[in-house]
Amino acid sequence: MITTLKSELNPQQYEAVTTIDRPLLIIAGAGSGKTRVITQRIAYMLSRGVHQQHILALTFTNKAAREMQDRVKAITGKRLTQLTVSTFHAFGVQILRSYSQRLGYRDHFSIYDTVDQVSLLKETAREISFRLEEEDPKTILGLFSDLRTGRRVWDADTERYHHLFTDYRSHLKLYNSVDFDDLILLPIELFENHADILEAVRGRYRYILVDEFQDTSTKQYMFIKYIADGNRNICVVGDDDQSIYSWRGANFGNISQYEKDYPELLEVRLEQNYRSTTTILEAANGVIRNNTNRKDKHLWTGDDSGTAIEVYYPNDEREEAAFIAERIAETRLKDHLKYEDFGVLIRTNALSRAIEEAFLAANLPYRITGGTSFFDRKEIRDCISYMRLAANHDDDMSLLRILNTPRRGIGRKTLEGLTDVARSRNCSLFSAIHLVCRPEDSSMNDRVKRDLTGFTDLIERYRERFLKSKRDLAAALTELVAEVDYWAYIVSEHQTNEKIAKWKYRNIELFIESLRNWERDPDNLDPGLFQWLNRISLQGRDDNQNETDSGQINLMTIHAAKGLEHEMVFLAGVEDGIIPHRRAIEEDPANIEEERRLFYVALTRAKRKLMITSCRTRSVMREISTMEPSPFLQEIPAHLMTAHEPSAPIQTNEAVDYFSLVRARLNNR
DNA sequence: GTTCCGTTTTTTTTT
DNA sequence: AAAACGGAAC
Repeated sequence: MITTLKSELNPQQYEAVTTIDRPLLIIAGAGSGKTRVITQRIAYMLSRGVHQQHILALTFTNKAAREMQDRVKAITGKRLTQLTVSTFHAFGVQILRSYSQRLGYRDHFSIYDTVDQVSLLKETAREISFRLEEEDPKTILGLFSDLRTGRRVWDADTERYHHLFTDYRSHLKLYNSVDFDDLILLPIELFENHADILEAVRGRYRYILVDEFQDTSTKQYMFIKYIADGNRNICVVGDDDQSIYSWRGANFGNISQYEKDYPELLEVRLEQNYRSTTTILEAANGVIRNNTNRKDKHLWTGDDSGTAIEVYYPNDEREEAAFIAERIAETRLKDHLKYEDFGVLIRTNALSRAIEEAFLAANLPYRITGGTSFFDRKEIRDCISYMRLAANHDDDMSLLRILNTPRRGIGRKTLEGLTDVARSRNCSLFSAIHLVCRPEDSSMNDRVKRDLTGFTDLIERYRERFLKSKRDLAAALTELVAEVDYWAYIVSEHQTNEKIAKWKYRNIELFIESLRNWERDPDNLDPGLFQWLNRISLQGRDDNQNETDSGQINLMTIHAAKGLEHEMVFLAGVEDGIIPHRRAIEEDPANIEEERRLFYVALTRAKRKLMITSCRTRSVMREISTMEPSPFLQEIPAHLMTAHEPSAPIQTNEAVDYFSLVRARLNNR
């Protein structure tokens, strides 16, 4: 095995893979075989007798975690069920799940996403009469997050939120729920206050690998450092040029902190790019060179120069999308590529719409990752809320969602009454319902009591049903949906549009189907209500259709594309205001550097061929605006690009046919 | 007290 | 275009 390794890897890679007895810092430029090194390193450790359960590999996105897991399995040919490859947040959940009682949480907590957090914030504000008008709840939540993670301290400007903050936190606790920050902060708290837990965790995870280290936040680093300090065997891999999550607290200063914390470390630099042609690499270097705050690197490639980057200026986003679809169809046949060899990258999720429509019209199979996901649709959130409330009766945000959905005749006044009881008794709404429904309590009339009891009975019955079901949650959920007659509810909500009603119902069916696939999967060793809820709260992403090579075009945001590569990459919407994004610049002009890194990441996803499109006009919030090409385009050395001549404009009657075709397809989904 | 209907607002990136 | 909100109708 060692000889094979030596011939397959360059000297730096080899050193990184085979050094497994001390801290390691791998500075890995784009396309330098970073993922390969990590996966080979895990395989190497296994071959040297390290037990899989002692290895912990952390990544940033679920996509990256899945990819890494798959690749390690492919290299070793083993199932590796004890190996932990996970995102930071999922790993945090794993720790919390074992020890949450020590922090005063009851058996199974709910995980609140942004939507839940916003409604909780609004609810809290209402209770303490904090005037939320004119304020953006998300900004306030961002502030709370900054305060908790130490990125900001209480001062004169923020003091007025103090009460709101305290109440928000205590509500969350009362509801036996945690938010995303908690998934990192609470484990730290556990480690700080419970030596036995820290010891147990250190005993289990003795070899630690962290991918995309430049994107870790200060607290995430602290989290992992607690564990790593047990055995001082940690390997981090990062590239400051690819730090694109600072808006979420990523701190690439962690790299220098790491050097201080582990002075005995070995630093390995991977600077040979194996991914892209010289043209693409030169273009990327030309761009990133304009950033001031970076470690200088000497990325090089032995590859040939490849073909020029093509830049095309369509008139609007429809033309852009049609162009991309056409080029993919054409290139696939001409260059014998597969659909999955194409990546279409966009700055914002909103940009996907026109492109999706064009793919549907052209009958091209595609897969979209990220974005307002399936799991954010109202009907799906409702289903999830039923399940969450069954799992955790104290989850008030879920209860509020479904208490009167479908309509049960429980309205504002009843709810106000319940809220008052809950507040005065310091209990959840579910417990408040039990209190007011006692025969001796006369605060509610009998009809209301009957409706409320009907609701709690339903939830309690299905809790039993869900917990008892062995690999058949799907059937239980189907029953639940039927029992509450969600179908009738949808129909009555959409009396004017039967198609929408059908489509929503279909979504529920798809949701149940994905649940069934998940629990029937033989590789899934531990299916159950809580596991399912964990899973979907941490990755409201596309349901796991045959992951990597499913023969589909990959459409995604640049953020989601990090760590991936494609033979041919289309970069759409390369316009000023989109990349760099207007809001990012408005927020702080210094953000231009992060936007540039984002552009750099996008460029370096391409292996052989890169196409850039920049629309002349675009509909932005139902207005047509004139767009200018992104200033970043100027930073690519001109000799690497050729302008693509626009094809003949689409004839009017042709365009009409095209629209009706698209419409028909969308409706049939 | 609950439901319906018209008006307003929304779009940066992810766990 | 769709969801979220707030006021009027039932």
